[in-house]
Amino acid sequence: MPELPEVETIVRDLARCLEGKRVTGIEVRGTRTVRTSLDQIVGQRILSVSRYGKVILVGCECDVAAVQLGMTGRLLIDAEPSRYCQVVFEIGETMLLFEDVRQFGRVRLSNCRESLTEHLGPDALSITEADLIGRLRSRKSGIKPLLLNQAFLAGLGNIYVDEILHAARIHPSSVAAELGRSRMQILHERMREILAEAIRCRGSSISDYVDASGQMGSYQLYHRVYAKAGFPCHVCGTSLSRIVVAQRGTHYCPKCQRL
DNA sequence: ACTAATGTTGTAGG
DNA sequence: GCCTACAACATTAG
Repeated sequence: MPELPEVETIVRDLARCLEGKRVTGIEVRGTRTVRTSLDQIVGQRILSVSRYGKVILVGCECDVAAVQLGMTGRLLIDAEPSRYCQVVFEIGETMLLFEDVRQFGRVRLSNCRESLTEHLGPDALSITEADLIGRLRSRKSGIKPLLLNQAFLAGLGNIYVDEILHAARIHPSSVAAELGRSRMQILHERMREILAEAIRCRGSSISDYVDASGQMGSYQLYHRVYAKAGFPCHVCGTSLSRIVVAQRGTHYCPKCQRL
């Protein structure tokens, strides 16, 4: 599913393709995806395409469009619309499609960039070690639900949380505040490493994710725990487990990640 | 032909 | 504010 590395990959592709071009038309097909009119960005030039957490921000001359991909959302350049096409953006010669099978994705418009991201915590790739530790220290919730909470930290989803916690040797049900300082430092370090490597691989394609050209990423080839229950741990050989934490399938090594 | 599982996010409740 | 549970949704695996 699109998490920070997948969104970053899409944003880099879109920036190269769209920056400097003018929005020439919009056709909204999915009333669930778009709640308020997008008409006012027609005619505006696209100045920047960026990301905050998993939110894609398309900065135009007067307004900013925020695209949330949800679980199955895709932004596709010059593709054939499928039956799940929710929005067609005409941007100069380029057609940009927002496709979304499950319709959890959203496209919003605002004249204020702040208002589109103010509900989110710090970005997972920008947060400093000190800031992360400071925020973890007071929290009594389990570490996994906390890392999934976008208001606490923006950008991680189920796949990368499982991979990061395994690399940092932290049990997903550990109480955040009870992690030692050095464990929190390792968490910050592993998070940065895994996100950076996943971006180099252009993201993880498990079931739905493809980039703006319709191509799969390759980081799924390097997953150590996600969807690998029953396989041996790369570190210690112990059979990996699958449990449910925060109503999500959770994959971990019972020996490397002790409570 | 059912049912369960999938996983993001807003929201409702304690 | 903090934390937990669930609904929104479509498809697929069993």
